[in-house]
This record gives sequence, structure tokens and C-alpha cells, in this order.
Amino acid sequence: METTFDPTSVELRWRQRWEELGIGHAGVTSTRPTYVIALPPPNITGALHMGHACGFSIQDTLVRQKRMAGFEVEWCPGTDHAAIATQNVIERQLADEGTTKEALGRAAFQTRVDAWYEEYGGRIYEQMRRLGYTCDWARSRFTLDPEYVRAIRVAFKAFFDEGLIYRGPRIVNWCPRDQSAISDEEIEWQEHRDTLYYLRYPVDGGGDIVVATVRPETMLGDTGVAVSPGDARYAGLVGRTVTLPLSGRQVPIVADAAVKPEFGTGALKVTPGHDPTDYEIGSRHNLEIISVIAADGTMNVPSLPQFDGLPADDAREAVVQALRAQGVVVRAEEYVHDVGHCDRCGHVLEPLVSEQWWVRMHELAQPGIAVVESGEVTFHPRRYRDVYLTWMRNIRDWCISRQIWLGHAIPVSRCGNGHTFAWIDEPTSCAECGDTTLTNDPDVLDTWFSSALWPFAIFGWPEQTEDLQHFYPTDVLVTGRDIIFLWVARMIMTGLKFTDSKPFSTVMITSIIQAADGSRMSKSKGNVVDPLVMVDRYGADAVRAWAAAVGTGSQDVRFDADRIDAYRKFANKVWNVTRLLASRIGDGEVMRTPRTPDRSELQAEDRWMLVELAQLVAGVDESFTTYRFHEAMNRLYDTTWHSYCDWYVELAKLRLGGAVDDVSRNAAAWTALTALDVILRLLHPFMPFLTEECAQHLPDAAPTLQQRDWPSADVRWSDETSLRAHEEVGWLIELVERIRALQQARSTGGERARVSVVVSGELRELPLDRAAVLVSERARAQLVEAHTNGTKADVVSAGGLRAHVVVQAASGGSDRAHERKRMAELEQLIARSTAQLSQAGFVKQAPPDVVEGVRRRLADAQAEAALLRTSLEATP
RNA sequence: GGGCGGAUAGCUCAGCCGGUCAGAGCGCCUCGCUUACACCGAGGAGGUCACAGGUUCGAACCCUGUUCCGCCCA
Repeated sequence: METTFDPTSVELRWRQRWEELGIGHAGVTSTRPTYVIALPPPNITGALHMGHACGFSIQDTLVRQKRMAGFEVEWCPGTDHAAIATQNVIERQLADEGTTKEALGRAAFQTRVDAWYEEYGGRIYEQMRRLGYTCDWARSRFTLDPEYVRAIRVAFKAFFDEGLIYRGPRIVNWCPRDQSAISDEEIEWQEHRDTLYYLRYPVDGGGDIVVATVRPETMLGDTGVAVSPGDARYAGLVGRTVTLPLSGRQVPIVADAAVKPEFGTGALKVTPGHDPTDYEIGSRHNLEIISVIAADGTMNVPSLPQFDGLPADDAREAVVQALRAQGVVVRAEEYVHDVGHCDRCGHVLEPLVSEQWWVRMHELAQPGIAVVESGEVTFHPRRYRDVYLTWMRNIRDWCISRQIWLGHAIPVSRCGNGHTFAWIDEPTSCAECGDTTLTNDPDVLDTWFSSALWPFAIFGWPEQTEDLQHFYPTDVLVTGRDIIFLWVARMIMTGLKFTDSKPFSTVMITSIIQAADGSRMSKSKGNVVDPLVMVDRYGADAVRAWAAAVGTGSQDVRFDADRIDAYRKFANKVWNVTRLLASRIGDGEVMRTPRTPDRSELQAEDRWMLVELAQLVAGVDESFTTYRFHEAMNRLYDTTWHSYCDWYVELAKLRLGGAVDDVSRNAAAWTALTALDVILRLLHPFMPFLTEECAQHLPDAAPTLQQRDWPSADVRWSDETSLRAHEEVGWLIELVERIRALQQARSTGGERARVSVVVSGELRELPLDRAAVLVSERARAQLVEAHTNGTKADVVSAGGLRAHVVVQAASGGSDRAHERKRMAELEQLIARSTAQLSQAGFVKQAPPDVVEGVRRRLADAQAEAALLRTSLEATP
């Protein structure tokens, strides 16, 4: 075995092995219970980012664990056509070639799109394989697959025929660059430094009213002025009218609760055509809707030719200038606020009114609320349940149309007689009157509409396929919290609507990975971290372990490559302890199978390790049931490195050198091997490459750990004898640590300090002479019997055991700072414990074991302090 | 404006239902190439648990308020 673990040399081999063995593929004939995850589909042309690496790693950890636990696991991967993003890419290419999609035509454009998918589609799958993900690749789905397209049309038609889909004018977030509506969830807010203008509008019949706005150009489309109902300043003006400068339009002053009296002047100009809040105010007061900005972002005001056709930004300057000339601008001040940008192309969004397709959500939301309230669907961490419920209870209708070329065409046609109908197979005549002059709707569906059907459409819905029957509903959905509304909520609603079943019972929300400075990782900022670069640098296992360690804890994580590096080092540690065992109980490559020892043959430290192991198994199991992977990872790291490598293996080494048939040697070999085997299996879902490679050096290796059972702790590992041994060895460890500290504090150099240990209390499982040997080896101290002639004393106590330790400095060592510091600590501890015990309430009300613990701690501290004081007085 | 979350060691973070001197990794300091690992081992320094009140025998943890930060919704 090599002296260091080299990820690159083993990763490819194991990836191939797993695929050859078909471990990712699930059968529909299996009698084992199923465990199913539908992978939230990434953009087919995208590249893996750290968020994916985190969420996908967690999913692979889940499925690997379930396979070992005896489930037939289906982790179905897929990709999304990401219409707007893809169209942007193609349009940019076309622009570079000096052409446009309009010049090309729809058919040729589609050819370009297909070529693009052909070239880049599936690239992300290759990247996923590099991280060792065991998806069922054979079942992978793409949202533009013909069967999938059909599922979307079936769903659309069902909604449409039930009247849940309608078309109507509404104010939407419009991206003038993409020429499309954008959903609320696709807005990226950015801080802008703008100017807040105060405009004086003359009130008809005398007086005036001053409004504040950052968008003076929209005043051309004002159809009202609103004030807060209770605002005394304007009470007399409500119901009167103002005549707008420039346009000369006469508009009413209304009172509306949406107006904040403290903002600006407390009076708001109302532009229902270009502001969502104004739109709502307008609809409450029947104000006219006037569009003064066209879909391309330029002014559309034919009656005012000086502004008509200007880009909105330029119009702002021109309007302000014109208003200033008329003395309308009272003042202007700097104003910082958030402005919505298209999160695909970055362009500033223009709210405007247009005809769009909508899904009525209120009715659909109710069952989706019920299943979460009842606990049929649970969220981890739990607080996201409330995020979901709040959104669902305040749900708004969903704009599902997009004015782009790429994606699922809205399956609606209109005939020459004005009948509008939805279809599944493209019709040649009107469903109602048979008219053959059909016009198809030009829009396409929001990509999220297709994602909403994902958990069942991937398995063939609406056909009752074997896959659907066998694998649906799925078990868990793993995603980021930014996607709760886009995916999770809509999947739940469509699942309940179309399949009569919740699409999954658990929603696991993973952390968001931020850049090191806490900002969002984004291509435009140039601060993205490529997971594959991390894999090259630290190995796939390290990246995965990192994902588990940071992905399920607090909500945001600042990226820190050092943490990945820590797991690379951990992998090397595991590799090396395997290597050690291979050489000590094997031929250097493969270990021999030790005879299973009789319980009585186990020594205290063997029992100690088995108790540690039992606790590890229980802890990791618990972390899986609570979806707290960071705990599992921390436990695995800590037990493996500190309990196993630093203590057990070091102690066991003392016994592994003797004759093969020696009882003690065999017990140590068996314990060491058992522990390693369990650790490798527990660690496998997190670090599959490393553990597979190490497991090959164990006796009777399986072709893959995926075919081994998930470990369970033998109850005998933690029987009463073992628990006592665990306590005593724990005491021994503390003792050794104390001696080491004393030695180093006294600079005994390379020489072995002479130490005497006098034990009071009963050692039942760890014989005193053995304890002496272990102390002598592990503390590199020479034990001498007499303690009375010692010059420096210290005490270790734990579990009712005490050891009076006397270290005789080999050289130097007149400095007693270490002891004095300890003395101060003890005095503080004694004071605190005494105070605690003297409080009547504490003794009466605290649980007895807590009180007992404090008493014991106090007694130990007093005993230690007494000895230490004597020692310090004897030799200051 | 409404809501959610965060503030713990120099840095990145754990700390579950309040209970036995507040933990890890990295970084830092001092030792050490003891034949698994220097990608290592041993030891050490370093914290007013954001701030102010409150509840409790007992608060990093629960409650109230304040400040700052992030996100979601409007």
C-alpha cells in the first residue's frame, strides 16, 4: 500500500466499478422496500456549482446509506431545459454572428438549440459522476423529452378545462431585454442610488399637492394621486382632482391604506400601468391604466412627441428637464433603494401590464397547506415549514407564460370562430366547431411549470407505468431554501392535484454556499468556486465530506477551502490506519481474519473501543433520522481520529507484535479490525472512494461496500462490564494526558520522567499492573513505586478513581507555574461548586444525578487541591 | 413595511430537550522524523458566548428590548 492516499488514482476505477455493478439502477421487481429520490433537475447546459455539489452529495449519501440498509434505491436524475437561460446563450451567439433569432426564423432557431443541447447536454452528468454520485442514469429524464412534454400538456389541459388557468391582463415583471415576463421568484434585487424627485401637482380649484417619485418619467402615465386615509394634511383634498403637468390629464385624489404617510410627502402619484403597488391601488379605485412604456423599454406617448420613443432612462432626464422648466420640481434628493433585475440577464425589470396566462393558486394551495400542517410532509430543518406555510397562505396567482421561443409551447389554440381550447396532441381543427383555421398561442410555459410535475412525470405519468407504481411517491426532496417556492411548493400542489398523493414525505433544505466574504457566488462577480477544481485539488471524498459537514447546519456557509483540506487529511489518516493494520495483522496488503475472541479474552481497552464504536453507530444512525449530517460527519471524524487512531490503535500496537496465536494479540487484532470495518461502512456514504479502497484490504472484501450491510452495534459491546471498562480506560487516558502535560511543562526533554501513580478507588476491569504498563508506554514515563519522595504532585480523578501522580523532573523543572495555574483553576472550581451546593433550591430542585455530579466534582477538586497545596508548600 | 435567520476563540463553524470549569478544524506558540501517517504526534496560548434587562436553584441555550448582518416577501 502506498504511504499516502491518492484520490486521483482510485476515483476513476471505482466510478467504473459502480456502474459495471449497476448499483445505481433499481428494479421494479424487487421485493425490498423502495427508497426514492427525484433529483431536482439542474439546467442541462449548466455546469456543476458548489450548491449542486453540496445538495447532490447529501443525496448520494442518503441513497448509499439506504442501499446498505436494505432498500431498493431509485435516485432518478434529470435535467431542465432552462428556457430563458438557454435562449440567452443562443441569442448571444447569434449576435456575435451578426444575426438575430427573428432573422433566422423559429425552425432554424430550434435547430441551433438542439445542437446546443447536443453539445452541452449531459455535461453536467459527467461532472456529477466525478463526485461519485450513484444516480440511476438509465432513467434520466429531460424536461423536453416527448413523454415529458406530453405530461405537461395533460396537466395544462386538466387545469385549463377546470378553469384553473386563465388569460388576463395583469401587471408583470417584464424584462425588456428578454422580451418576456419574469416570475416574482426570478427577480434579483440590487441596490441603486437614484434621485427622489418632489413634484408639485396643481389641485383643481386651488392649492397643490407634492408627490415624491424616483421614476418621474412614469408621471406621463399617472391616473391618480393617493394619500393615506388618516392623513390630516390631505384630508380636505381627497375626492378632488389634479391636473397633471405635461399631459394635462385630470386625475382624482384618492385615499388608500397602501400609502405610507411617512414616506416622501405622504402623497403618492399613482401609475397603475407601471408599478405593482400602484396597479393594486388603481384597481381598488377604478383608476385608468395607461401604458406609457412599451415592451422594448422605450416611451410610448404619441401625444407627447418630445418623449415618444425615448428609452425610459433618457426620458427620465427629459421629463425632469421639462418639469423643471415649468417649476414643477420642488426639490430632488439622493435616494438609495432596491431595484429589480432579471436574474437571467441582469437587465432592469420594467413592471408593465400585459396579457399573460395564470394559474389560480388559492384553491390548489389548500391541500398543500394541509399536508404540511398535519405533518404528512415534514421539513428539515423544521423552521422551513413556517416559511413554506406563510408563502402558501399568502399565495398569489402564478404567471406561467413566457414570451420566448424556447420551451414548452402553451398548448392552446384559437379557431376562426373565436373558440379557445387546450389540447394534448396538436389539433388540426377546433374542438368545438371543427373550424380548421387555427392559431396557436405564441407563448411558452414557465420552466417551473414543467419542474412542478417532476416527481411523477419522470416515472411516466400520466400513464400508470410500472415505474410510477413502484417508485412514486418519492421519499425525500433535497434542495436549497431559495427553491422552496419555485419547486417544493408547486411539486406538492401538483402532486396532490394529479396523483392524489404527496410527491414526497420529507423536504431536506441544504445550506447556501456563499463566497468567502459572505457575498453570493455569481459568475458576474467572478467569485464562483468550481467543485471540480476542488475535486482535483482535494479529492472527491473530501468535497463530499465537506458537503455533509456544512450542508445541513446553519443556513448559510462561507466557503472555506481549508475545511475541505481538513477532510483530505482525514482521508489520508483513514488510509494510513488501514495500512498499519494491513502490515500488523496481514501481509502488508490484505489482513487476515482473526479468530472471534471469547468475551473474557477482551482487555479493558478493547471493551473501551467497542463502547466507543457502539456510541458511534447510534450517533450516526440518529443523524440520519434527523437529517443532521454535520453531526454524523463530526462524530465519524472525532471517533475515527481521536478514539480509534490516537488511543485504541496506539494501545493495541503494544499487543500486535507478539505471536500470532497469542490470546491478547488476537483480541487486539479482532477489535482493531472490527472497529475499522464498522468505521469504513459508516463512513462509506460520505466518503465512498476512500472507504471502498480501504475495505479492499480487509479480509473477505465484498466487490463494493454498497453490498455490505449498514452496521449495527452488537449489544454485548456495551454490556455492564464494557461500560465499566470504558470508564476506567477513560480515566487512564486523562491520567496519561495529565502526565504528558506535567512533563512538557517541566521540560523533561527526551528523558522519561519518573512518575509514581498511586491509585485510590477500585480498578475492576483494568488491572493496576496493566494500567501501569499503559501509562508508562503512552505517557513515556517511567513508573516508580514510591511517591512520598516526589517533589511535584498532581491528581487525576474520574469515575470515582483517583491517582496521585508524582512526576520527578529529569532535568530543570523548578518552574511551578503549571501547578500554580492549576491551583487557581481548582480554587475557582471549588468556590463555584460550593456556592452551587449551598443554594437550597439547587439541591432541592435539580435532578439528583446533576447534584451528585457537582458533589463529586467538588470532592475531587478538594482532594486534588489538598495534595497540590502540600506539594507546592514543600517545594515552592 | 412584514417575516425568517444569524451574531460563540484570530478565521470558518459545532454546541440537540436550560444542568458537571465553553468545543472542533484551520491559524498561532513550544517540543518531537518514537518503523501507519510530518497530509503526523505531544503539549500550550487564545472566548464578557453582540448589548441591556427578565424568568430560573441554574441561561450560550428560554422571554423582552436594542444594535449590527444576511435572506425572503411586499
